[in-house]
Amino acid sequence: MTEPVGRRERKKAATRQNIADTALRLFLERGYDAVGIRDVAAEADVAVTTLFSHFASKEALVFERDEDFEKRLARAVTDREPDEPIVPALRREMRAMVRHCASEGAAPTWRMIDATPALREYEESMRLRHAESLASAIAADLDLPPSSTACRTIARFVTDAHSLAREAADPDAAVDEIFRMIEAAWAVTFPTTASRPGYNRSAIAGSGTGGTPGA
Amino acid sequence: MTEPVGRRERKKAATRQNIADTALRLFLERGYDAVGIRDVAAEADVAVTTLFSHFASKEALVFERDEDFEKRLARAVTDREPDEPIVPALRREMRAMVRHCASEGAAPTWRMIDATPALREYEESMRLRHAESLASAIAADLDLPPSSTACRTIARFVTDAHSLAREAADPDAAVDEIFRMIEAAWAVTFPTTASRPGYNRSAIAGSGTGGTPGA
DNA sequence: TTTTTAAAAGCTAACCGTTAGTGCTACGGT
DNA sequence: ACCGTAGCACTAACGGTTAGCTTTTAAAAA
Repeated sequence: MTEPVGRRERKKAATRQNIADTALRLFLERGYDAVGIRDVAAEADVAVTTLFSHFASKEALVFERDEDFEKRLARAVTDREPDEPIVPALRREMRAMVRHCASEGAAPTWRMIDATPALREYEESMRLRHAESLASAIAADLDLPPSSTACRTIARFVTDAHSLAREAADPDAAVDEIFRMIEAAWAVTFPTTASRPGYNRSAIAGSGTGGTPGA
Repeated sequence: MTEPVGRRERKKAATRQNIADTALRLFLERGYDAVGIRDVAAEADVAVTTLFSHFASKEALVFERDEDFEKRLARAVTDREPDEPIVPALRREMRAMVRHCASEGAAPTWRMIDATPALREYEESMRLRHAESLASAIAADLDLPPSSTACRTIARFVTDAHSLAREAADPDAAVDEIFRMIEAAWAVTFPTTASRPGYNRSAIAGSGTGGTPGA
């Protein structure tokens, strides 16, 4: 986020960028499975171990640019306008994310992801992480324990929307359709959720599942 | 399903069972990551290639017994009582499945799964497959195209329930809670779904997403 | 400046899951 | 009894990933 200051950090960032760019280029040129880690390392002119000191796995190379997806959803909750309900805020963000995947620059990458089982699996496991952090953000906003089943469920539904909408014929319409369902799911579990500033303790915490609310 | 008839098939089934049993025993004894494929093969007294001719991956060894989970959800839809709505039928089945994971015999295995990232990922990708086959079953029942976003969404929510409920403090209550949400999500997209025998074409197919209904 | 320290990058060699290639053996259909 | 083939074994390798250790180089201490 903050620009690297010393020459050392600048070089490190440059190496990382170089590796990611080279990898993505090779993957798109020759196909993900047809390019080995050793190929990427050679083309980027770094050692294999250096590559793995920057990226945890071959798949991670592909998602380098979208790594902050994790925070965007949580931020959509924490940084939203004070009077905006949670679900519409999430819908806005989700629409932007889905649009981005279909955008000029990102589309070829996502086409490759969709065509590569290993990458689909990786994305799926990423989505689980994202759902957890989103669940924490929602729970914090509602003053519920982070492990609350209701919050984790809503978060899971929201991240499902990402993969479902991306695969739909009309992603925008799909986001709307799925979020109508999410809105309904939200409404039965957190009825009459007040706008925001503070304590909509009217939320029922489920049938004792998940955890005890504040009082 | 049908008992193997010839000596050949019996031997093959025995080999497979032997491998699966040995693997699960070693995994539970020493830990999944501490046991290599070559260890399993040696202990089961088969060649590594034989092992992989029966199981597609190391992870698959763990889920051998629960492989038919895939069909159970779809069957819960197709084989339900003619006057039972879809969602309650799915809830019943889900409750049974979650219960089974916590049962005497299966609990240690699932504890190991929860503790092993590789197995969690594998389970996750299995759940995606299950969701797709469930989506097809639902779509068929409603006379909608299999790619219908609404059906895929409901199916995804249902399979989410499995992992969310398993991890909850009170799995039974969690299933109920999550299915209240699913019921609500269903209701907004398939309003006033008649009981069953035939054509509840009142279902809206979303905003043109997914596909065209029968007429 | 010089010295010191430690992060970053490199090299080698291996581990582990998985697969290809090949051949042998024994079951099952004729 | 015979042949076709399914099942299994063996070796060897491939590709992602990691451990161990050395070399470079930026940054901080002297």
